[in-house]
Amino acid sequence: MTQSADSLPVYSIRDLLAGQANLQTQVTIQGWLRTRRDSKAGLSFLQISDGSCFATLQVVATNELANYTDAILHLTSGCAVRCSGTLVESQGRGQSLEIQASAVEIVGWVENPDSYPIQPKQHSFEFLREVAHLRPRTNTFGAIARVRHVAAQAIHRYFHEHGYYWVNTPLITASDAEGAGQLFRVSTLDQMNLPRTDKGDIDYSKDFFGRETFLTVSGQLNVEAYCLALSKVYTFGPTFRAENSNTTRHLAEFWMIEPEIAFADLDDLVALAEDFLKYVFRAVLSECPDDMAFFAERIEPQAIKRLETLIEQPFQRVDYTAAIEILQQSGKKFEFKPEWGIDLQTEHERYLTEQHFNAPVVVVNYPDEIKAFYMRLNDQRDGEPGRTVAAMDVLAPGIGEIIGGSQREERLDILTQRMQAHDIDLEQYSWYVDFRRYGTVPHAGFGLGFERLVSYITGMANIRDVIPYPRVPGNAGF
RNA sequence: UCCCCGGUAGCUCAGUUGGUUAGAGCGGGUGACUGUUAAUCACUAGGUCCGCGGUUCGAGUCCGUGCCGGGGAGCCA
Repeated sequence: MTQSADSLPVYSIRDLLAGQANLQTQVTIQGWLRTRRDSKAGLSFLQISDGSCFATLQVVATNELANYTDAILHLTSGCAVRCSGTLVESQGRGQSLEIQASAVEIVGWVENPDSYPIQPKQHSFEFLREVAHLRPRTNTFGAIARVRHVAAQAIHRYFHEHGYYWVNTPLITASDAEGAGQLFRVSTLDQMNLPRTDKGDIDYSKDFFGRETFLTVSGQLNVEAYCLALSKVYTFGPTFRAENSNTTRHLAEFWMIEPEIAFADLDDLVALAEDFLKYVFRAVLSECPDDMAFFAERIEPQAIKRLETLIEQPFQRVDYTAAIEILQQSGKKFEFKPEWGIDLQTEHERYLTEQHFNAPVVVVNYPDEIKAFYMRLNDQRDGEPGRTVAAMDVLAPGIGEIIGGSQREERLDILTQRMQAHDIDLEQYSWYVDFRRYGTVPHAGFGLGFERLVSYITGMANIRDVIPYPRVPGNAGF
């Protein structure tokens, strides 16, 4: 609560609906008009949103107000207003409280009401992406913004309460072979006049950092260093991938959460993933009930139900080898035939999580051949045609892979063998190998795509709609 | 990057086998009516049918091409 110019207390709609002001007291709210409904009996109903919560507040303005005819009757969707008056119980249905206005000040008009893009009606998400600067004024994008915030806060809170330290890994990196995707180049060289070496190559020794640099595709390698000193750490920050991916679940710029735990194996990691996800889902359900009710009503009917179910049930867990057998015995015709050694295709993941288990599934112990060099090599086990690594993916219905992680290879000799097999430059990664020389311990970590998490929570089908300003191939507008 | 689908009013869309002056709902304006709930009713304004080229007596409609958007696949979180 603050004081307005005429010294009436200014409230957020959220606080008023939470009962922070008494009935029959004078209050002020500030926000944007959603709709205006007139009664020629001489009063208008103004539906005001200030984004503090999903609900709007109704302001009743009568023709006794000095600016009623000249101004209030000309208000359109999107106008910014400051409304003062008496907080009362509503005489009409549909809302509990309303404000009987003693003053309605128009702070900002809408210049062209006939072409203002955000109308009180259903818009397509495709259209709203083209007005990404105005879409937060809609119910849907306001709700997404609040859920996104609450989820982010819950993530930090979970780790903080469980003794993890947040580590800020660099966004600019010189590692060009992390194996997680194509990189965006970071350079200050004059592109019209590039310095060249004797051989005719671009001379990056003349570049800002004196070498080739890129935007990070993962903080994992860097955060392992802090894991092997602070025991329990995590990253939460932006990540960049220059893949030419045009799907509903890929962004060129997205936010990733990467916990890393020392003295831990794959079982510990799977347990963390489950406990962590359930904590975040519980927080969103309890802190954003109105927003979640909206998603269940308009976006995804199962939005609330599936989170509640997920919180109650233990995660399904299946070995890669067993998953392949399930797929083979499903009787379903897949475009890519499931065979031991292949990576699980989208159609396979969808079958497992949406049909066979109908719940989030953790697939563990993938073939060595298809996974990254830093994943820990398992001992050969009966029934497995080849060697596997201690990797795990969490698959969610409708989204697919939401988490990918592994126990890390802590044995020096095996790690260096694997790096050579993967053509990794040992010289460049000597600092990473050092951890295995100086007090090495079993450790494990995973990466969680924050936008994929928000997609799953809200039921929003396209990942471009759960980040304020999506960056995708061919589009970096706003 | 590959495969499909689409682009008509501010928005959502319709538009017949190619045929006169391209329509509706919502939104805007004006008016009527009502403690209203995406209010209702009447009237009204509003169009480079994505761009370029072609076929045709005639193209929103058919063909080619470019741009943009969407869905799916791959890559992955």
